[in-house]
Order: sequence, then C-alpha cells, then structure tokens
Amino acid sequence: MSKPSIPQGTRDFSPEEVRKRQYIFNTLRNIFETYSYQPLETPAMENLLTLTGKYGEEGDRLIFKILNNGLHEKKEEDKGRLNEEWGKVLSKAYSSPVVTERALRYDLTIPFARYVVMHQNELAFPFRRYQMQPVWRADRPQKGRYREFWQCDADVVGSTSLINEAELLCIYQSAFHQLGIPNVSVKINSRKLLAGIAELCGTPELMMDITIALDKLDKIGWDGVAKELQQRGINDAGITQIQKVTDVNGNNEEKLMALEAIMDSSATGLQGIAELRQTLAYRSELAEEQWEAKVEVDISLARGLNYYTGVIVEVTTGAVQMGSIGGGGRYDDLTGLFGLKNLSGVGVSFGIDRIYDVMEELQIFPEHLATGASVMLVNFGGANEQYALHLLKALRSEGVAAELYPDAAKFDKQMKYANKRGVAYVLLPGDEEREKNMISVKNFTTGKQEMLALPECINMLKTV
RNA sequence: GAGGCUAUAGCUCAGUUGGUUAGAGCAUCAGAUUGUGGUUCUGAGGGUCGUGGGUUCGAGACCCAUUAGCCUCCCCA
Repeated sequence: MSKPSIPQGTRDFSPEEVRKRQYIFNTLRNIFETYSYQPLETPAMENLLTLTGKYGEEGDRLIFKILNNGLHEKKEEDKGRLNEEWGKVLSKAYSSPVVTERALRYDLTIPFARYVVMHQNELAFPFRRYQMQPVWRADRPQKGRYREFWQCDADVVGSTSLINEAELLCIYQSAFHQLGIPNVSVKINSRKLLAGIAELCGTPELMMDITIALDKLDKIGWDGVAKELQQRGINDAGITQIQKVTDVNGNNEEKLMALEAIMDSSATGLQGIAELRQTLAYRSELAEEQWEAKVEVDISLARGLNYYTGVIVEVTTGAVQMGSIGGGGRYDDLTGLFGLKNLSGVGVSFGIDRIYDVMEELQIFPEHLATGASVMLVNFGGANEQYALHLLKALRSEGVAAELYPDAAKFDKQMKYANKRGVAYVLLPGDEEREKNMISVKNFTTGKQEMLALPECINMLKTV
C-alpha cells in the first residue's frame, strides 16, 4: 500500500488553521456587508470556453482542465476524431471540447461576468457582489503560491463612478487595519496612464510590452528595465521618455502634477491622471483616520490580467517577503466578452492564503482563536452517565458548547484527552455530585475545582 | 517551459573517507497512578533508508536513471 498523499499545491487545514482562516473570512465578510455588497457563489467548474482567452496566453496555460467523462463510450464514428484531438492535447498546450469541455474556476471575476450576463434582467444595477471561494491554477507551486487557493472578491458592475474605486480602496484599508497587518501599501495606477506612456513613445501598440517591463522596476532596477524595453522594441527616445516618468517622485499629488506636465500631449494619459486624482479625492472623504495602510500612486504597477482598462491596484506588505496579497482594477468591457456591451465594472481581490501566511509568520492572529471555551463532562458510567447526559442536554440548550466523553474509560485517560483537546472546563458528574444534585467544575487553565449547584454551573459557563 | 536543493520511524532530523544488528527527540501505547490532566520516571511497539539499476567482498552513504516534494526564474493571489 502506498503512503497517502494529497495533490501538489493543495493543503489540508487542521482545526486550528480552519479557525484562523475563518477569522479572516469573517473579517472580510463583515466589511463587504458593511459596504453593502451582496454574497454570490458560482460553480467550481465552468465551461472551458467561458474561461479561455480571458487571462492572456500564460493564463490559458494555467487553467485546470477537466477530462470529459464517457470518453471510452464514444460511438465508433466519433473515435477517429477523438484520437486526433487527444493526440494534439498530449503533444502541446492545446484544448479541445472533444476532450475537455469543462475546467476549474481560475478566478472569481470571469465567472462573475458570466453570471451578470446570464442574469442581466433580474439584477438591479449597479450590482455589488462579494464572493469567497477557492480557485485553481495549474501553476508550479512555491512559497505563497498554491494550486488551490481562495480568493475573496468585491466587485461592482454597471457604474463608471470613481466613488466605486474609492470605496474599494477603503475596503482594502479597513480590512488590513482590522487584521492588523503592518506596513501595507496599496499601490494605484491607471492603464490609461500606461497607454499614455506608450503614446509618448510613439508606439501605442507596445503598451503591454512597456507595462511588463515597467512592472519589474523594483526587482531589476532602471538599468534592467531599460535593457528589457530595448529588447521589446522601444527606441532610445521612448526609453528616455519612460525614464522621465519613472523618475517622478514625491507625494501622490506631486507625482500627479509632474506626470501631468510630461503627459501634456496625450489625452488618454491626462484622463488617467484626472481619474486617479478624483479617486484619491473621493477616498479621502470616505477613509477613516486610523487606517495605516498607505495608498500611493505607483507608475510601475502593471498587473497582467489583460481585461483591465482604467484604475488598477495592487496590495503588498513590506513586513514579510511575499508577493502581492491583493489586486484589482477597472474593466470597462468585461461582460462584452459574453455579449453584453457597455457595462463597466471595477473590483478588488484578497489573496487570503497569502494573508494567512503573512499573519502566521508575524504571529498576529488573536490568541482567543486557538483556545476554545469548550466544556467536557467526564463519563463515570452507569447512573452517573445518565446524570451526565441530563446535564449535557441542559448545557447545550443554554448555548454552552459541551461534550461528554462517550465511554466510561479510565479516569486519567479522560483527563488526558481533555487536556490534549484543549477544553477550558471539565465537569465531574460522579456519585457524590449526583447524590447531592450538584456538579464539580474544574477550570483546566488554573486547575481550580469547586462544587456548584447545576443552575449556578450553567450560568457560570454561559458567561465565559 | 528553464534551473537549484532534498528524500532515513507517524512527525522533525542524526548517521564520520563505504564496514557487524540503522539511531535520537517528539508523538503513540502500557505501567508507576481505577476521582484529578499538563511536569516526571520506567518499559514497549514502530523502518523494503522514495523507486529501479550499477560500482564493490560489502551501499542508508558512491554513480546513473526515475518519481515525488520544496525553492528560484517566468507569471501571478
């Protein structure tokens, strides 16, 4: 028999880990609800055609495809076709509906767009939804990168107002404030600004190449970026222009003013700057004083997903070596891919697995998550077991989480179980207690024990 | 798709230039202790040394292949 294992890039979550994860989910859910977003869930699998072509070439490669069922039952006349397509699938990155009609969800945004198009007549626009579900990517796992991970998204579709962008920035700030993650930076940029840069270089068609190179600025430095720009076909004059842009510094308004001067000749670029300025103005109306997360304009922020068209954001923390822990942006024509035109959307995503890893590394989960306040009743058997069951029922009906050791095992075995289980109180319903109609309560943290009347005991446990 | 590191008990890992019967800690089980857990003490069980081949009188160790995991680049949450 082989050792049991789980697929690469997936994880089991122990009770303690689940509690910590739920703490993050609950925090985010409360914020989403406070900002009046509505919950939505979509299937784990989508039709492959819904997903392909939405995430760029690299994205297509990373979609987890599901092998069609019933392939071996095909009619004779279909088998030739199947063999042909199967051969293609095996020989290169290729997918065919004949072999794979379905795929696992790659993110939450495209399924959301698909949902909006399918239910456009029932929805009240602007439609605000949040969604917390796992997604799958056939990527090579490494630190902070999993093949199955959860995203928590908030999107609003059907409104071009920059108030939406501002609210989403507030959601980020509020969330990382509540979770207590230090040194958080919400970087903000605009695809329109990037398009403006490409215009300045005289090569608007190379916008993607320019942004991909720019995105590496903090990793490989300006010299590296310049080299990459050259390789991607930007001329020297263009590279000089781009350097002027990356040299811009100061606070957000100073950066925007400097960029405005450089972008003077690009209407698109100027529009991007105006949008950023308005977004930041709305944000400062809505933001609370105590939120520490910085919101900063960063011209080198690119983001790979190719459906973004306006403001783009990405969240990082300097406290831990980790990729981005959130990202999002404006997509003007997302639903257009599914036939519904003129519907603009904007959204953000939280990478909760990375947030978990960051919080775990910094040890900033609240302590009460680990220590449950549960109660265990020792089982002394016979009439005492009856007595214990009666008390167990009374505790639960009062909302006290309690369990009875199910077997009349040796006393020290039951105590050892209670200790390992981490219960807060052990109740001892034995002969003496039963005869007096009382109960001995042992506080497992302090070791102190006292005998109480039943109502007194229940009241005491209700308040802990 | 490209590169690096690792694989020995349930877990974390020792194991000397290749040498007798492969060890430790933790965990598990039993006992000291049948109404008092955590600490302590005693004992027990548990291994095809990832898999296949090769070198050798002899391989956990050396060589080749293979599989899996971790990490880096690419890209991303």
